[in-house]
Amino acid sequence: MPLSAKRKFFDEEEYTPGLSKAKKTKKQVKLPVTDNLSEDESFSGFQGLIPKNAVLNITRPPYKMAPNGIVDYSSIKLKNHHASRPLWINPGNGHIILEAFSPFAEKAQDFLITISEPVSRPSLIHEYKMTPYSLYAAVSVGLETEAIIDVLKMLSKACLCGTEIPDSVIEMIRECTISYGKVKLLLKQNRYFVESSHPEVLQMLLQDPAIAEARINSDGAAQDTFITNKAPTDKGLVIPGKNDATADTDNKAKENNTQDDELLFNTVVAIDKEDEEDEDEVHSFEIRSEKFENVKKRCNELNYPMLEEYDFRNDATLAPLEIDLKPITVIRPYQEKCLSKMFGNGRARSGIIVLPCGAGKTLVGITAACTIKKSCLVLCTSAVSVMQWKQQFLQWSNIKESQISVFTSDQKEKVRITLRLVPFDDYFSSYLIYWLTKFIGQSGIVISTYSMVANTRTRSYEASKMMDFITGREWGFILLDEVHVVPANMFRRVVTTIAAHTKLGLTATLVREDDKIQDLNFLIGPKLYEANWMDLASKGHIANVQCAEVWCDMTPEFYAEYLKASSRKRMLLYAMNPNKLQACQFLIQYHEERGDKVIVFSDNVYALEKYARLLGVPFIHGKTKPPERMYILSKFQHDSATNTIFLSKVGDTSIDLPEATCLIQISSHYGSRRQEAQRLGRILRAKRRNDEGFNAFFYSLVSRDTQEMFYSTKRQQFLIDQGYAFKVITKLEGMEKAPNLVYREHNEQMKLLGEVLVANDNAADLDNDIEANADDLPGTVTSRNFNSQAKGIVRRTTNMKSLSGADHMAYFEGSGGHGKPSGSTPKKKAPAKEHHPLFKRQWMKR
DNA sequence: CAAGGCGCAA
DNA sequence: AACCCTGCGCCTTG
Repeated sequence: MPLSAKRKFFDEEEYTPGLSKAKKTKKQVKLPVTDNLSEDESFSGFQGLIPKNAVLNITRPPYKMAPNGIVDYSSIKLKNHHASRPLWINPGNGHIILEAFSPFAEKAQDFLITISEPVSRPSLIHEYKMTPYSLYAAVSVGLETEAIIDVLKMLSKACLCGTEIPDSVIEMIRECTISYGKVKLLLKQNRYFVESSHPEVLQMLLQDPAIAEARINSDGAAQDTFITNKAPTDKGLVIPGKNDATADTDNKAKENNTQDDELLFNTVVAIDKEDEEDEDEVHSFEIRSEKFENVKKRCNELNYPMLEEYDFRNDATLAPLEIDLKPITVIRPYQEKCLSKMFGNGRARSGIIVLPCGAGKTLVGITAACTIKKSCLVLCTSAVSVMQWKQQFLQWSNIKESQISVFTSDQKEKVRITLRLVPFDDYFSSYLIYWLTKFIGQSGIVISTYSMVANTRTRSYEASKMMDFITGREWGFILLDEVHVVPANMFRRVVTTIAAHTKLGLTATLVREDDKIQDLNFLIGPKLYEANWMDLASKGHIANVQCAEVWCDMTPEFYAEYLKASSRKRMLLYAMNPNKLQACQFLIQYHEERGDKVIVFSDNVYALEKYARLLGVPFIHGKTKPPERMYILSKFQHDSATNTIFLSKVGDTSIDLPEATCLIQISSHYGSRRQEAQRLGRILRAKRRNDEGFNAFFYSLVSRDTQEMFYSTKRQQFLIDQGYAFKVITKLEGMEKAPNLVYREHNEQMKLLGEVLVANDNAADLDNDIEANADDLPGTVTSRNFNSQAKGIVRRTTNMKSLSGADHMAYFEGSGGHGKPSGSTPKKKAPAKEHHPLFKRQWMKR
């Protein structure tokens, strides 16, 4: 059955699945997160944490449910001043609906983002849901059970079942917040303390033999005597880079508030400031530092997960680091908000900050480092971003260059080569040790990659020395860039191998397609802040993007083959659909004429090359050598004749192109929401975003009635949850009349189909690569000849060999000569290579 | 120092 | 509902 039939009703309208789901109320609504977690075995760190009863009962009288599942809520009464109260809590599933158009929406949103997860945030109505984790996070930034309930009551516009909030919701809040955040693991003067403002909780924890055993009772005090201190405050803490002007306008806004506002928001404001806690006391007992992992684990099991905080201002053990923001560096209001969540009580909390691409995550990290002023380790996913972090540290802060060292295989290599010139064999190690000692005595910043630190295989000599250094000392602060990768099997070990007082994770896309994202709660800490992409766009911090999904019919021949093909070949067929090719070409032409700079993304390299060659556009993929990449990228940036480039997965991350204003996807990685969001992120920095009425454009080309439809829907989910609306385009206006479109003729399409069918028969590819390489070797491809050639090509298969470098030949060769579909499979190739992999497999078995 | 192997992520 | 291609980083070798 055609997939498009199922999706018809989304056609040409805003697609907001979150809301449509909410309508389909069922008898019992289990909180989805709860559901996942109880079944998640990998989540051992938090076992028992999830309240067993975190299931909401739905829809008791007086609501009536019609047979079609629609519930009649018309009996609900509205409260006084309901118009100024922006919330409604769905008694069916406990989700919170926010009227985003309400004058108080922004403040209410600040509150909701603290206590709940955004489900969906289109322009006018936002939907949130509370989960055990979101409530854990709320508690960890200082909200208390009753405060959460009170504020919800105030903001809620309706009376439900006689109370303002459904009982089940209140129950859940109570259950989830009663023990969370009550206990803190505190590092102070290099000693570990278990701290709480509730002494009875400490008593309770000490009933546990493992915890009691870890306790240090130095002065022989009685079991129930704790160290008592005043609760910490943020008094005297200055977060650098704060813009005083914004604080002023904030205050003015507060003064202008009517009485109603006060009624609604004084609670929220009070919570944010936390300055009424001065009188409070906290109690603590010390534990043996070597036992702290153990205690942490026990507390998790006892349902009292420990938050980690670092009293960096009173820590004399770690040498201070001389670092500050440059006086001209000013942080934006939302960046300040992130930091106030992190440093809210004058200590540094471990946790995660979520900001869209291009919104200045790096600066948030750097400002945090400038606040803590201790040795700092930064981990990134690639060597390129290692260099970018270094450059940004130098740009925004006054850190001395000698205080930053980068540690990647490349950089380390340079050191070794330089030093090899020196005749002493052991010179390197003595130099390294000299340098490290110097560093230990003082403090500094080290920037490295996850794979370097998480590496389990043999390390080079220098790398192992460097690792000894990194693992052998205490870090005041560890910054985890792209923190969504940390739950990965290998990467997660960095959290335990490195001793850091504070852990801050940064990401734009806190999603994974596996269920490991929740692990970050105990690997790093709770989510401290998450920005609303739409808000930032409307305020001009990031570009305003129009998203569209373009449905391209499969040609009958392609579809017939699609139905027959293996899943592997199917992918190629829907990527190479001639109608999609035409749509792509048409959109490129259209946007180039408008003056846009266009990036076309293709996950599939075969399609990437084919499209790019056909349209005479330069392309970059994994095998493109760095000089070539640089050449193409700078052309795209500076040459007004090069307005389009094709990128493979290489472009998903790290390549920064502020010029790009339009993005077209022709092939993608299954249902990866992260990839979709990250690609969109490529145009969020658009330089022109402040132009009047400026929009950037994001197109997904999808072959109709294929699996792509399903994946596409899945991929968009993250962005939809951020408030983006995908318009479905079934017909591109003016495409019929457009001149010069490729593959108009039936026989051309058939030829393409033939090429696609024989292409990519995996083993053959390898062999073709090798043959092509051999042929081309004498004139090794340089960036120069690569480009001048690629530029002029339009649809000439005959001469491809001379035009392309190296492996680019493979597909044409494989087809048995110049695109002619040949019956004989390309298996004929090089038997010597053919058995190579097999050989290896056998070898390894022994 | 270029190129290839290996392992990992998603 | 699972998927497999692709890219990158680290290390070794010629």
